Amino acid sequence: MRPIGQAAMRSGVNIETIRYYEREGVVPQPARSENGRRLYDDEAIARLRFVRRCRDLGFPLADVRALLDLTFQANACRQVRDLGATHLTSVRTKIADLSRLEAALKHLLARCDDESDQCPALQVLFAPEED
Amino acid sequence: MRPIGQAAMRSGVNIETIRYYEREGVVPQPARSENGRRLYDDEAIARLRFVRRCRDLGFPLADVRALLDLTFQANACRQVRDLGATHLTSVRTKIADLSRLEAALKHLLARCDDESDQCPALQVLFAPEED
DNA sequence: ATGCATCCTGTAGCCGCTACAGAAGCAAGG
DNA sequence: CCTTGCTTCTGTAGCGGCTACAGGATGCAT
Repeated sequence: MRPIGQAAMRSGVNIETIRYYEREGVVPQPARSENGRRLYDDEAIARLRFVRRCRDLGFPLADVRALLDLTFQANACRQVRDLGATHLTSVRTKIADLSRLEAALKHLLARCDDESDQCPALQVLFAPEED
Repeated sequence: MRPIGQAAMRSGVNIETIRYYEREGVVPQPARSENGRRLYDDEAIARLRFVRRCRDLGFPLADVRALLDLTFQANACRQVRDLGATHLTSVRTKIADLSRLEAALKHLLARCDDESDQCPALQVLFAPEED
């Protein structure tokens, strides 16, 4: 049974974030010492590590909660796959959005040379609608 | 001089968002009618459109403020380019991060078949450190 | 007169943390 | 014994960029 600092080190989750996860019900209330300090066993630390990895993969906390619940059910794999696939789609959508954005930005900056007094990029941004 | 609803339509910025931008000092306080209602002229609407386009390009509000300030200065183009280039870098970083994330997620889900009772993905997420 | 749209201010919520303030407790060193 | 410094505790506020109310006052058309 380790105090929160050690749990943080072993799980890779920030101390403040651990307490936040507890408030949000992502992880259960841990045991407490006589003095009211949190105490984590290996299982609790494994849970925190699990949450960190899910977050590293970009899963929102709601999904992480769901994944943790699934851990203790049979036939979880299908639901895990569904959650993962949905998330994968949203990641790909974000990449596509950012790629479009990158292209637009590149296009805008291509007009920019420091010679002209009136910056062409600013002019484009200020132009009336053309859609 | 148009009321906020029309300004919203013409600029493509939500009414609530316009008021938010005003509170945040991104756009100046507009004129007011006798009854205290906001009134926008074409220039004010052009500003709002400018902000919207910058936001569409992913610039943070602080950058938008800076870009608006630059609009009324000579030799703005260099600074515009710098701001844009920095932002472009951060967009590319995000794309790279998300691409790594996509790969990791794909890799994880590849292990997932709905046959096994113990979901392999969950097992990976729960595994002890291996770094 | 009635009803609906528009506008106003002010505040709270979203997400996922992060950063305090202010207090309590413990251990080691002088 | 006292100080210093580390860790922990609770509670609250802030970040970014909105969005969504509540609760009220107008404006305009029928």
